[in-house]
Amino acid sequence: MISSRYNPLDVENKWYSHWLHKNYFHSEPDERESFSIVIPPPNVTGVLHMGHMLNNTIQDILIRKARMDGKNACWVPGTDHASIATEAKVVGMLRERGIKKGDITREQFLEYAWEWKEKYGGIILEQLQKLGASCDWERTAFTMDDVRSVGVTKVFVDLYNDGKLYRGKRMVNWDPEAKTVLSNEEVIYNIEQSKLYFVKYQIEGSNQYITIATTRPETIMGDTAIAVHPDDPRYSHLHGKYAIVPIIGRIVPIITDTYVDLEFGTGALKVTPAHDVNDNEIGKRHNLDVVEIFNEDGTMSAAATIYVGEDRFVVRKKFVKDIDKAGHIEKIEDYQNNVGRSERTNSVVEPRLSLQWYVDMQALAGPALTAVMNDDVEFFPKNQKNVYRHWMENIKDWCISRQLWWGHRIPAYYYKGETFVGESADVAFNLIKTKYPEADINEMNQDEDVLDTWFSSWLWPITVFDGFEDKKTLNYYYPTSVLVTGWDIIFLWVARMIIAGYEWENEKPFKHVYFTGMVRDKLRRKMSKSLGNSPDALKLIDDFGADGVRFGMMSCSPAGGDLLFDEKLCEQGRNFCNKIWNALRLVSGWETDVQIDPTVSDKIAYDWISHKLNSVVSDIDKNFKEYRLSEALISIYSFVWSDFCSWYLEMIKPPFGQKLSVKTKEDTLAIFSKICTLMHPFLPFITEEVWHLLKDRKQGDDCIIAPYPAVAGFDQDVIDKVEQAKEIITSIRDVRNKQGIKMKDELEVFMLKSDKSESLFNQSGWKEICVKAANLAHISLTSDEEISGISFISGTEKCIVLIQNEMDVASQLDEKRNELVYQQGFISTVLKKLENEKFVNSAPKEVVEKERIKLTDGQERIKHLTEEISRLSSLI
RNA sequence: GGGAGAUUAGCUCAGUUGGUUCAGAGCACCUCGUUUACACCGAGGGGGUCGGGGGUUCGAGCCCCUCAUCUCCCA
Repeated sequence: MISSRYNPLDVENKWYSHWLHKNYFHSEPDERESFSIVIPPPNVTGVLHMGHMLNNTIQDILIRKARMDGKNACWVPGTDHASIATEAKVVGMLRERGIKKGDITREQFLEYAWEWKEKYGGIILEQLQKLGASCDWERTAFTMDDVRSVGVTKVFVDLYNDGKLYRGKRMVNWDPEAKTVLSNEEVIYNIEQSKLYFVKYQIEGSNQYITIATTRPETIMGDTAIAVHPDDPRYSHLHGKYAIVPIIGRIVPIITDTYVDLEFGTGALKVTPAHDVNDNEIGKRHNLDVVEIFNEDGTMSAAATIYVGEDRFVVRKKFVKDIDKAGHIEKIEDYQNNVGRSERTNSVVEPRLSLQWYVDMQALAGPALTAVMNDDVEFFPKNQKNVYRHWMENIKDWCISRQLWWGHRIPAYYYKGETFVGESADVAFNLIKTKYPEADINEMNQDEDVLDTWFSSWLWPITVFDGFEDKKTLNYYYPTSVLVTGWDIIFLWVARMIIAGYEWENEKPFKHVYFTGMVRDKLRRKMSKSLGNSPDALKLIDDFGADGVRFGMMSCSPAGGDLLFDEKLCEQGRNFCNKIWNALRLVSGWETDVQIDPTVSDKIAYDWISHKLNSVVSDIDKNFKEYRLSEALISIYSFVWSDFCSWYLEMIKPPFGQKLSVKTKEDTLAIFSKICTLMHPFLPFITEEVWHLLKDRKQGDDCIIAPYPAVAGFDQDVIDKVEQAKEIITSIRDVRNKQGIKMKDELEVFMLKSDKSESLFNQSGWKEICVKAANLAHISLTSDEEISGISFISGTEKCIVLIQNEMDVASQLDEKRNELVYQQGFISTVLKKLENEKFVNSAPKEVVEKERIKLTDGQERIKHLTEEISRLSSLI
């Protein structure tokens, strides 16, 4: 006895283990066409969230489809070491154990970090299995494992030797909490409430003051000039004079620079070249001193001379008090400004001068830009091309040093102030020795920093196949077929991978890029931990089943469009699974009898459903080619629920207590099996289960490797005739509803005789379908236009339902008159077109022909309506 | 400041080269229903001047201009 409800938990683990056991996910190069995807490696710090669910469901759908299409499908999983995020986690773990990072060596720290990674780093991959992800787990990679690390080092050395890497002191975004530099992409700007302080600086040798406005009074200690606009008449008398920095007493020049905004504040700007990007530029132009007043942790340095060792924000408060007491504060206004915070630690980013390694991106970007613009790498949706072009054409150099321990250590070695770059310390030392034969290895120092995490992930499509060492595997799987990722990392990751692909393989890393939207909540807010608006992914799977959740994610996420997540969507998915399940129960309960032949309605029903299925297969094929996965899923959904369950199964359902012909049952099982394969990429678990419950399968005859339904022709005429039967049946049911006639009362229905209605009646099984589905005594043709009953028009054909109870003539009349008005309006627009010579001459022949048909059809309906109206009028 | 996109039913969105009876789907809503697969269900129904205005065209939800509103990206 099969349970009346589908229970996903029983099924999912069973089939996932079966697939693993059969090794279906594993791929080795062979003579078949390859279809490969590399996973966007999730952070080892992460747990499965909605974004991963969406992203990986899409990848799984594509890879399962390719596998069923007979391609050699390979989906490579893996994780990303995520320097900053992981280091923060490890520091946190150590803190709990009472260990300070500063008290242990780099080597000890890394031991703890690896320990942490081994313990937590695989969680997310295990969670992906719950979702059904059919990754080739034997190929699981990690951005910091040996193979990947060798690649990273090689690339660094290559770039250095080609002159595409350099080391320079630049102003960077500094995270004082993580004590590392951040890339522009890792800084999140937000409007925040702050204050604008108006501070008076005394003019040297006078009692005059100049007032500047600043949001950052704690940087006053680093001031080395006051700047005004050269054309500002308010300050022309001060040109060439000097001002005295409050409290500090430093004497600084008053300079003129056109950068100064006349409108902002007082039009006078304090210049702190060490701690502001724009001030730094001004400083360079005017040769100003650079006084660095902050330590790397955001506390005041000795150069600040006061509050040394105290935090910048504490100092802001204290220092404002001080200068206020000393009479230097003119006023303080509320102010909103754009504050940048670290994506990882949320601490306010501090502009800071720092010696860092940079990649010269302009030297690399060319081929990657061209490839996308001419669709050699194709973006879905297309509009991301513009975004990409804009960024690539204005590309900035990439700062790749990070002041962390967890990551790939920069393979740069310093000796006597010179830089040597090599794959290993030995190689570097040999380089040194060729120049300084007497060199002592103990005087060689390796760069303390590690590389930006993206400096390893931009090589991911190459290194997961060990591509720098083993060209055989790489040549088979590379370029990969498609990359599936969110548009939010188009610059951080996608663009850089394309760049790296052309630089090292002289070939794109992937043929297609499918950009997913962001998963948001019902209020359009991005799902995030801090808002607490992200549902627990695993709990969703427990509640609705993996298939239910997959359905929910997919049913509403067009490429690039955001997904407004609602549990209702998963509920719909769960209900759909239950529907499929119950269709299985129904079909498998039918008993057959070899003595029985298929009925005429069985035959037409089967013809119709198989042609219709082919038309759906062809739609789905088109949708897959354009990555319209959500539409493909919806078309399967409505086909299965409406056409297969509500119509087909009802058409062939044997009367109570009777059996079914063997052929009809087998046909139905075949259709149902085909439907399973069609749905499998979207709903892998239930389809595998149903596949096996439909009939006994041989060992290895599994849905996951069954061929995907191929596009085949279909007979539109058969489909149309049954569709019209459905429409008539629906109209009759509507009459029942409106007249309060019970379903079990049989009705008598007539259709007015015409060429078309005769052709319908001549179709074998057509009448029988109507009789069965609408519960009729008869349906027959008539030439008698005066038959009294409730009438309706289907297409151009008039049908009359006889009724026992008295009919409400007035309301019928009303209905027909409204219908007549609509139809008259309709043909008048058609007539307008046909009377227009320009239309008849310039529109395509088929279009004109269609208009002619519309006209005659409309006229036919009007004829029926006017006759009906006059008949009804005579009854009043 | 520069750029991209959006505006279609109560909600979320489809609508492909402008051309069927084209204004659609799902959800929500209303009416009816314990018919032996399913109430996680069945049958039926109502609901929109396609943001406003102008233009091109034989023909515009779709193309062009303009206004309004919103979102996002970059600086």
